[in-house]
Amino acid sequence: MAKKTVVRQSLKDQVKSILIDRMIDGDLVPGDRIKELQVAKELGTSQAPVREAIRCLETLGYVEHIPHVGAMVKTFNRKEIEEAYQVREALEVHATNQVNDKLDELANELDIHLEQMLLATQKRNIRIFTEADNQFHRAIVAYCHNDTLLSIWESLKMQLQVIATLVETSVPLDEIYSLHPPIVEAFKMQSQDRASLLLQGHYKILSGYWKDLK
Amino acid sequence: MAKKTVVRQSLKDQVKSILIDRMIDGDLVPGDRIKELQVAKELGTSQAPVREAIRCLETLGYVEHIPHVGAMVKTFNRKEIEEAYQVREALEVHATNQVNDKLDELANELDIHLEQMLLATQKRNIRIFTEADNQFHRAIVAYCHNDTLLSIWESLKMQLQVIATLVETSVPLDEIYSLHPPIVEAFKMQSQDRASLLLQGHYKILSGYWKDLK
DNA sequence: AATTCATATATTATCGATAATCGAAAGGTA
DNA sequence: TACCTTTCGATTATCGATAATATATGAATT
Repeated sequence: MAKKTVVRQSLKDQVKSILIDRMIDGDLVPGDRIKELQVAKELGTSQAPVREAIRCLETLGYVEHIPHVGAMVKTFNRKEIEEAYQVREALEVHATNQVNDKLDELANELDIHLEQMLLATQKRNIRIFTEADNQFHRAIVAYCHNDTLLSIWESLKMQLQVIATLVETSVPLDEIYSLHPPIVEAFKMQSQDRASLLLQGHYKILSGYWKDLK
Repeated sequence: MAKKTVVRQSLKDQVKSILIDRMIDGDLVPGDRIKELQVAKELGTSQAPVREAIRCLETLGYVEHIPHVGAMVKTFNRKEIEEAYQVREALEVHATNQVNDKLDELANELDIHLEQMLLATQKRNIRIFTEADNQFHRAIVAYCHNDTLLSIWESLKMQLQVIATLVETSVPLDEIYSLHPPIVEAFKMQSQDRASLLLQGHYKILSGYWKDLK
């Protein structure tokens, strides 16, 4: 019985959504320029909403903006990606240590994502695997009920998308999968300490794979 | 021999600086409305640059913006402040574990900030104490050479300003000061593990003080 | 050939004005 | 009185046009 409400989205938000969709669809790839007036013309608006949308994407880390020159879809270098991974680890480890109640409930949710990952592994579907992997880790972060922490974690999604895709295309999915069930087990045993250590191990191993690439 | 460069600041940046200064000076306090056209008129610009500046402050977390209504200087509630503190702890602990080389150099820098804190303690100068305290923790974060982590840490400054001021006005400065030297000692002994534990203890104690307040 | 300078072009940054929207106040109805 | 509707003032959101700036191009100079 979801309450339906009329959609009253500002032009800025609409433009933002459209640009994000283009990135997801691959119509806009890292390095592409985004010209304010050109987009405005395409979408039939004026420059202002486009400009604001781009500024929004900038703070989301999706585009890079140089004053008086313009914006382009951001390309992440190796260092930035590694850094983001580090931060993600820090946040998840902290979250793991913070979860106090409802460890079982969390474990149950993790089981669901685990199942998805396994399915994707069997089907060799990287896209689904990545999605399930993300949800797995997100669930851990979400369960410590710290909105600030969660939103910071989510802001790293873009950088992580890159490494996830790279690693998961070059490393057997089942190897990555195998890092996760022990974490769930630890939660089921009410041992956050162990879960936290396993998580750190998970990241150490992933970063090992990552370093072997290029 | 600092390289002088002509100042070519966009209006947006100038407006942003001015608004931030007003917050620092207390001319703008949490809850105050910031009206685009009013500010524009005051500063002799048009609405556009002011609008962009406000949007910038919004992403910095300094102001809150409601569509079609306006912006106001952000007031942080208890939960947000606690959350930010948690994230700060997570980042600092991770940074502590990551610093590998130059532990001595870090320790030396920390000593300098320690000295400032001690001085401020004796003079009962909360402003200087807070500043030194901030620099102490920032140094730890900076030494793991993760720009992403550092910039996220810095983005929490506003929330932390609030709690820092509150705690430090109600808790003897020397008690807070005393939490820090052991951390430096741990670094000097090349023991990041110990430093990391002490840091966690530091935060546990601070949050205890904080909970006692209102 | 390399360097400087001037020009041209593309794009952003800013402007002033108008439209859209919100919240409060006023008025009407049961 | 309580509730709903209308109106109005204040403010943001959007527009179209212009100014400012950066990069590229090419000519002039050494």
